[in-house]
Amino acid sequence: MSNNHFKKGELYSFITGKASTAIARRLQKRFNTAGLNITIEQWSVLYHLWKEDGRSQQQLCNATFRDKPSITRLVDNLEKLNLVKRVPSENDRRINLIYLTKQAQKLEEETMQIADETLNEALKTVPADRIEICKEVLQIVYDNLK
Amino acid sequence: MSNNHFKKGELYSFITGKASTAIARRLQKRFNTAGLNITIEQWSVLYHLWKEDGRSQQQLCNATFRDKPSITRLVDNLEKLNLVKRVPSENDRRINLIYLTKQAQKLEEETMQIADETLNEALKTVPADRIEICKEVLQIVYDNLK
DNA sequence: GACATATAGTTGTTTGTGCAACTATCCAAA
DNA sequence: TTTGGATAGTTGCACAAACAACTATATGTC
Repeated sequence: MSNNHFKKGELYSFITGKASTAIARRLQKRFNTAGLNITIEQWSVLYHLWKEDGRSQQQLCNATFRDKPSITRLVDNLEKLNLVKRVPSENDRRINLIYLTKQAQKLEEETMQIADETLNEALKTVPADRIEICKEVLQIVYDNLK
Repeated sequence: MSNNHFKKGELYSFITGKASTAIARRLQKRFNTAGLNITIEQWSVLYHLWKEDGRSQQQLCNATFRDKPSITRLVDNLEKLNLVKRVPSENDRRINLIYLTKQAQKLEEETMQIADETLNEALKTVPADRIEICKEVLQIVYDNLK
């Protein structure tokens, strides 16, 4: 049998991403329990801004694998929450540079720890080499289709 | 280093499910190109009904890992498209049994082939044993959190 | 049989996504 | 210098997801 033939019964969960959905839901519940008033999607934007802020919305699109309208609205909501600020670029007036507020800077440590714990919970009992293989496969899938 | 410690830079795509998002988008585009007027989410409900229809909405919730309101609205939209029909159960009047229409039965072969091709495209160049490991890891993640 | 509790499904609200159409700005070639 | 195409971002629309609150029906216990 060829490498690339799946039995039909196994197609489904790959496509729907049951595993990543389960992780995202658990993480969201933990944020809520901790009294953190942000969504996973908002957090995923902050995540990239913590690595380096002052990015354009287009750069956030690429980093988060979302389209421009999605980022527009996520930034809208993050601005409403006083977590980011749009600053027009001096060089190119089409561009908004997105900067973290102090409030958002304070969130990094706590949320990253919760995310870390959630992944450890998800992956407990899974040997490191198998996690590594899984990640590599998912990366190839992404590269094959993006 | 322990099994369960991810480097921070790798957290993100696991949680957001970039790979499954990429597969779902590609599949949606193929459905559109083929002139098939259904969403991936609708298709994922049909997928379980093709295996066996006459299931209750609650059973579809469990099968698709969605909550009740989500299924209510997916079934609403599938009914509008004349792909399924709600039939009240005779035994228990709280329950709707969901049956496929002839139109929906016609969709099975074509959509399953497109899904198959899409997954083959996603997983080409990935050896079967690595796919197997990846699936097992994702299953454990799901079981650890569900 | 009456009542408390559990289960099945619906509805409202907020948030997010994908697509198409739109505005504003930049840049390069004539 | 003007003009045409590319790029950055916004808005409108349809669909979907999570949560809470709700209705209707079933069931177990007294």
